[in-house]
Amino acid sequence: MPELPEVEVVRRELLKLRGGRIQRIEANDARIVDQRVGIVGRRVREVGRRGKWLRLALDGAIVFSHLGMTGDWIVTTHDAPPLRFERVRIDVEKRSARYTDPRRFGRFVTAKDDIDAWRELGPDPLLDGIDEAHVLGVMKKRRRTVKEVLMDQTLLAGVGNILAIEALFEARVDPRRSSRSVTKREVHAIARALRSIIRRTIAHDERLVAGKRSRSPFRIYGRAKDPCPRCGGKLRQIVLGGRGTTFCTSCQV
DNA sequence: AACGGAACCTGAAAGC
DNA sequence: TGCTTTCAGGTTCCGT
Repeated sequence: MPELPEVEVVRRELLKLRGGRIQRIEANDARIVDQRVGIVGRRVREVGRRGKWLRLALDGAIVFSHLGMTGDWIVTTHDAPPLRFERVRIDVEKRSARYTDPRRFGRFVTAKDDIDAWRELGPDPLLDGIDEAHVLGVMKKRRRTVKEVLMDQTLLAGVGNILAIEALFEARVDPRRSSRSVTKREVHAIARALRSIIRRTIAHDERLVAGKRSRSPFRIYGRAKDPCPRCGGKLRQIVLGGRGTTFCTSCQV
């Protein structure tokens, strides 16, 4: 499920908890849950996000949630039966938030202060914008492929496999290239593509959540067997940094 | 330090 | 049809 756009849509769902006082928390899965402080009785003040992390600021405590690959939050009512793969439940006065996560790669942490994973995140493209000069500087220093560097959460928080694939396609940059070889002009094209894809993907996910039909904003992800939608050339599927990667062999240079 | 690969989990889809 | 394999939008650990 989750890269920046999906997590942002989940954040908007969790806004329904804002102002509520936590009456009860249920969390059985030790692989996901790390409860360092109690949260019952505290009020939800803010529902934030940075990259792929969600952050609920309470009175005197903070709740962090990372959705892993398959995590999701749904806000429903107290009497709703447990959902399939429900791992965590938080009840406030009139609502009940349920965290589902089939693969259990997600994380849920209650803490007094910001946790390391949160503090180590780089700027969020949606909240902070993209500092192209900074991105270029980091690209020049690293020894990995441009796609791997783009997915580094300390460079830009929230860029995952699909966003990287789609942004590089849009910018016509071959994902296998060394990050050092990327030019200022290309960083500009990548940044521009990221902003556009993030915006379109959030809009798409919101339509889906609202039960409306919406065409996928992804042009090549998951379509390695189709011809390139831009030049008609051949798309190819490879592995980079352990992640499946789709690109066009003729128009991504 | 850096890199590839495996591990953590489970379900859905594709392959045979 | 049904069994087997592959793949999945993330992160972390481990050995070289």
